[in-house]
Amino acid sequence: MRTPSELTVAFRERGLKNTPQRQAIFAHLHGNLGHPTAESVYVSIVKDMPSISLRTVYQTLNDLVAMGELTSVDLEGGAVRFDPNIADHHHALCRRCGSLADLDLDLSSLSLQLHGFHPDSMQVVIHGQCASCSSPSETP
Amino acid sequence: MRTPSELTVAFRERGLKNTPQRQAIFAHLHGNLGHPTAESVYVSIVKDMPSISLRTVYQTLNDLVAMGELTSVDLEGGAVRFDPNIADHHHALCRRCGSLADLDLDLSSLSLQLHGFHPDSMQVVIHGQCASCSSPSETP
DNA sequence: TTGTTAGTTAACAAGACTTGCAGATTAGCG
DNA sequence: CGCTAATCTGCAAGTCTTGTTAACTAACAA
Repeated sequence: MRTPSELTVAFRERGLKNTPQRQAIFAHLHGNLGHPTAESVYVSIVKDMPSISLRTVYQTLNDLVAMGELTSVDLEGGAVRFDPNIADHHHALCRRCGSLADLDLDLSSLSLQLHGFHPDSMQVVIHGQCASCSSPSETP
Repeated sequence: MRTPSELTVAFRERGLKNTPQRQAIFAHLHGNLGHPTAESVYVSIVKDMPSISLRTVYQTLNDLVAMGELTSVDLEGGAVRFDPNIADHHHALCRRCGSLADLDLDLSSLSLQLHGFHPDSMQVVIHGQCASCSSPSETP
């Protein structure tokens, strides 16, 4: 995802306006590696901007996804996660604590037998237990 | 997924009962390659068994998944799909028509750098257009 | 066959997440 | 400042799935 000021320009170029709500969302997402949900973005922002609505957060996040500035990661069980990392990468989801980690995978060696299917993207999700959940001391 | 009669035995062994509703669901799923949703299973069965409820279909499908007889495929945008193919395989989802095709992928060559993450399963979903949707004659 | 009982079902409601809608508000611009 | 289209908010509704509960039934034993 680009910086908040670059996004402001990008929005303007598309005829979209620069609002304080959008600025707050841009600022919150920039450099955010935590794969937040719409709800968690809202909760963080509403502290400083009590009037913002969850509806607006959803809308702006969807706008960013449509513009290719944000990736949505839709995993089983719950809300969509958003990822400002738009580079080609994949994810490891911890079954125990729900944490989501970025994963660099080299898929270039995969031989696909697609029988006429024209791929445009590929999502790999690995399920398991993250390092802290699988350490012996962590047995809640 | 095993045959309906084998499943009946497997359910009995677990102390679960053999009901006409479950029989109908087993029969509908066996050999079904269409990746049906709970809703579509329900719609198919209710024609012959008007009294069955969608709730029962969900419950039985979840039981089958818990027993490892059925795979659930939870993709973005809509209902969970169920797959009687429990072999290790992956999926190609058509963005246009929503069709889901099985995909055999050899992932053994993947070099994973997991940093302490303990994987237990891996799901690969390729998005794109299926053969019929990407053929020149199909431009609705 | 009949009684017992744990497991199952149907119907309804609610939960979780997301989007549609309508009217009030505001950014951008001359 | 004042115009206009875009945006925001709050609420309702939609979609998919699960919880609840009373009535029902398969399986088993005598």
